[in-house]
Amino acid sequence: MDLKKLASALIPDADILPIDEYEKIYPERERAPKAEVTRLAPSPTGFIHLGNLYSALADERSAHTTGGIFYLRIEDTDEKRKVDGAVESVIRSLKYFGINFDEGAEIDSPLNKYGPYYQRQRAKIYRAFVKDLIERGYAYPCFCSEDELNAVREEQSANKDTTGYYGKWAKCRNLGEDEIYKKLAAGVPYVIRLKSQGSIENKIAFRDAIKGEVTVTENEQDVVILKSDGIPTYHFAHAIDDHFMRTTLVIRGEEWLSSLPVHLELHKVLGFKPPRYAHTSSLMKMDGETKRKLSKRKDPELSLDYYRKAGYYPVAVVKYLMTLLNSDFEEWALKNPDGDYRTFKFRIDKMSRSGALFDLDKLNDVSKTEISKLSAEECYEFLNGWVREFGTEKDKSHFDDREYIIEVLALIMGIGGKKRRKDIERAEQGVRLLDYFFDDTFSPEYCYRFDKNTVNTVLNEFIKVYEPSDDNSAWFAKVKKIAPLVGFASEMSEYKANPSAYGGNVSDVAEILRIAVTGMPNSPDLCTIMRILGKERSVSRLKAGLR
RNA sequence: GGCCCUGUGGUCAAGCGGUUAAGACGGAGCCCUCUCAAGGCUCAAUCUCGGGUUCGAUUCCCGACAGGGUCACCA
Repeated sequence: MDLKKLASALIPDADILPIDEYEKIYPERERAPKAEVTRLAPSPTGFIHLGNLYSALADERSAHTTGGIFYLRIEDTDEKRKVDGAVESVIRSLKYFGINFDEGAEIDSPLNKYGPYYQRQRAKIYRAFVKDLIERGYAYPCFCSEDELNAVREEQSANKDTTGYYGKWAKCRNLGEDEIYKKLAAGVPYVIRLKSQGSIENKIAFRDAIKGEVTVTENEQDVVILKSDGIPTYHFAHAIDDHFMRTTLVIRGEEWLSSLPVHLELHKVLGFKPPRYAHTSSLMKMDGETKRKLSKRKDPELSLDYYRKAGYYPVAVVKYLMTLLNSDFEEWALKNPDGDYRTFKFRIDKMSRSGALFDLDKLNDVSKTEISKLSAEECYEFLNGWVREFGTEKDKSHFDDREYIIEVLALIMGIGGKKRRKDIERAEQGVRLLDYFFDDTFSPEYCYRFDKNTVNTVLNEFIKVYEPSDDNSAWFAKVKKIAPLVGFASEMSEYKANPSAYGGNVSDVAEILRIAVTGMPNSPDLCTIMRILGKERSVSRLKAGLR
């Protein structure tokens, strides 16, 4: 068969370059020996979620801790699943979490020399190589219809045979020349398939950067490399793109491990040296009784926008993910509480080989500690950012008074002091914590545990003696003095020695005051809160608390 | 079902033939304390199961079992 003629008939494009040209257009990158070139290659199918951030972080860290390049390529070969604005959303979401690309789609960079970075725009390149493969007898046209393929698959599963297009099932593999041209003339749609040279009898020992030694079976499937719309499948595009974009380390989810044999064969027939591969175990979550990997479709609550909306501190999310990525990160973070996570020596081969369950408790803890390291100004900026986007109108007007919020934050959170509080996990909580400092959001519940008489005596007596200038010990001394008036113990030790002798103790006195002033039985230091509110507002709240 | 990956407390995990089997989150308790946080101290909790190899297996080998992934003109 005249393969050259066949190739021209199948790929009639006029503007195709000789394949050697591409090696010149996309030369090896100049880089330090250990510098890794990694990429994030999402399909533009909508929002990205925590699992994507997880692997993006692995890519970004691998590149940037080695002085390499991290780029963005868009795998838009499936027209049906495309979602508008998805690319911008990916970039924006990742940027919010501090992950930036050096090069790639929609990235303004002088480094963009390996593009285009949208696969649809690279059709010409793929087609040049498909043509070459046909000429060399490594690829052939397949005219099988979807129905025929389905029928074959059914027969195969009925016979418990391996499903797919291979061996005796590969009907179009040995089509005669006449038949091919007849179908072409008749306009029968066709795809181009790889003419696999492999056999499942052969095992390949493969070294994965995360999994270590992996044994895979050689590919024998005549996989589709060019779809009937003239656009390549993922497998083929991957081989071409990662070769010509000079990716050194392909980090991807372990669901790809099973198609590795295809990719290896593709590299072989194309004459490319395969990149190093790192197959990451995926983030899991509990779904009822069992665990499964995070899914974009099933877990919309795991979208990155969700975390932004919930007000997680972005660095905290990243740090939490880092603890999953490299388990010694946590130890490092403990030793370097103020260290930038970027100075930690991330290594791809330290990644866990099994999939981790996403742990919200842990994320909350990391977030809490991160937020507790903020200065009052930083804390304001963080909360304010959230308020502007997700807060209520009241929140916004409160936050217009920057100085006041900063002052309140500094005092109640003990910022700068030795007793730094750690109770904000998310921006929303922090904002709610400020509610009772503003009259329009002060909504007391007055859930007193004591009788009316006790409550009123406590409040009235305190109103008489309250002085905002009192320091904490003077303030507390006054609280203590009130206790005996309602039959409460003024010293905790006395109360503990004989609880039945008293109706309560100082802390109960404080609780009554606290409920009147903040509306809640629990709050940060009450004396400080009252000082912030000032005499007039404190007293009017104490009065309002009277039953 | 075939193939592949994984298997240490509830969770994330360290461990690389001999350990009292780290640490963190979570849980329990105590202390501190005007409450709540935080902090300090203490406690409970783990090597999936069989066979081998070995003087000795959590660690190496084989098998079972369990969990996960994958079997498209989706990526």
